[in-house]
Amino acid sequence: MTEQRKVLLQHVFERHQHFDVDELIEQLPKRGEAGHVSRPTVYRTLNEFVEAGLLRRFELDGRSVYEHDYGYPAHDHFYCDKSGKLIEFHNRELVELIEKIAQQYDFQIASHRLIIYGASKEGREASRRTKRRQDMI
Amino acid sequence: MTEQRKVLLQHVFERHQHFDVDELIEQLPKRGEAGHVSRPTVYRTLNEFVEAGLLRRFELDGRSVYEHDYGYPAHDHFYCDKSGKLIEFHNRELVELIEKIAQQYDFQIASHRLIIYGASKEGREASRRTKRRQDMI
DNA sequence: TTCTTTGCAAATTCTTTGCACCGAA
DNA sequence: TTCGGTGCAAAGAATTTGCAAAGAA
Repeated sequence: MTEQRKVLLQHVFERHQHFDVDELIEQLPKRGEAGHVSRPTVYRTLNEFVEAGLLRRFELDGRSVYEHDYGYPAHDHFYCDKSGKLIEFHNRELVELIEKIAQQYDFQIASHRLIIYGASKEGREASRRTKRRQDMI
Repeated sequence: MTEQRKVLLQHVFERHQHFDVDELIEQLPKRGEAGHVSRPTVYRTLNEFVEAGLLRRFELDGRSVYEHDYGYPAHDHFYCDKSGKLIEFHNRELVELIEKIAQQYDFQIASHRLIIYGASKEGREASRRTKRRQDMI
């Protein structure tokens, strides 16, 4: 248990929120400051967290995104094209249907990943405001 | 409409099957042969196909995978960890449930992507055989 | 001819690795 | 003291881009 791992554990599990490597490093102390962690160590440690079952990793726009896994209930996401935000939702019925489908195909589920792409209410509203502003120019 | 685009169109839409860039290039004439297409042109053209709505792109293990979009019904996939195979399935009920959930959250769907990870029947059987072989060594 | 596309090489982006040094136990 | 962990720089993998030459219309 090193200083670097303490810092990473703390930042990663402080809040329940998904993040990518750049966002995480952004929040950490900069180079030279106390508690700084180098980029390779961040990557190495996140990989260990994933292996250990603490985090889950998935890809969005070609980069890795991490979210809490250990002790956190399964869920899925909306991805809003307008705001770039990932919105979590929980739905029991969906999980059951996925299990039923897998059974039909004799497929043993390890996990699943569903992302619904489109526009959230907030995204649509923000986009409407932006358009108006553009119209004025 | 260039020679290269003709070659790519032909190879991509000849069969209904998902593929990644390396698999596609593998099938094309090699450098020096007639009908060869350079790697950058493959990337550029696939991007155009995606923009044009002919192909859909998604990420698997950090690389892009393409599948037919235009004129092909929506579907989802199993991804078998044992065999590395992507298996397509169609399920009306799932689409309806996803639409219902999106409505509940006031989210306007553009598309969705579901991948169920685990082991297919074939994958499990292949894996059993492999294990046996290993046991014999 | 004119404008677009191609190929090559080089650049980018994200992530991993080799290796000497440091630090936890 | 002893290993595993860290940081740096460099290597990799996948994809994109600048630019001059080639080609379609």
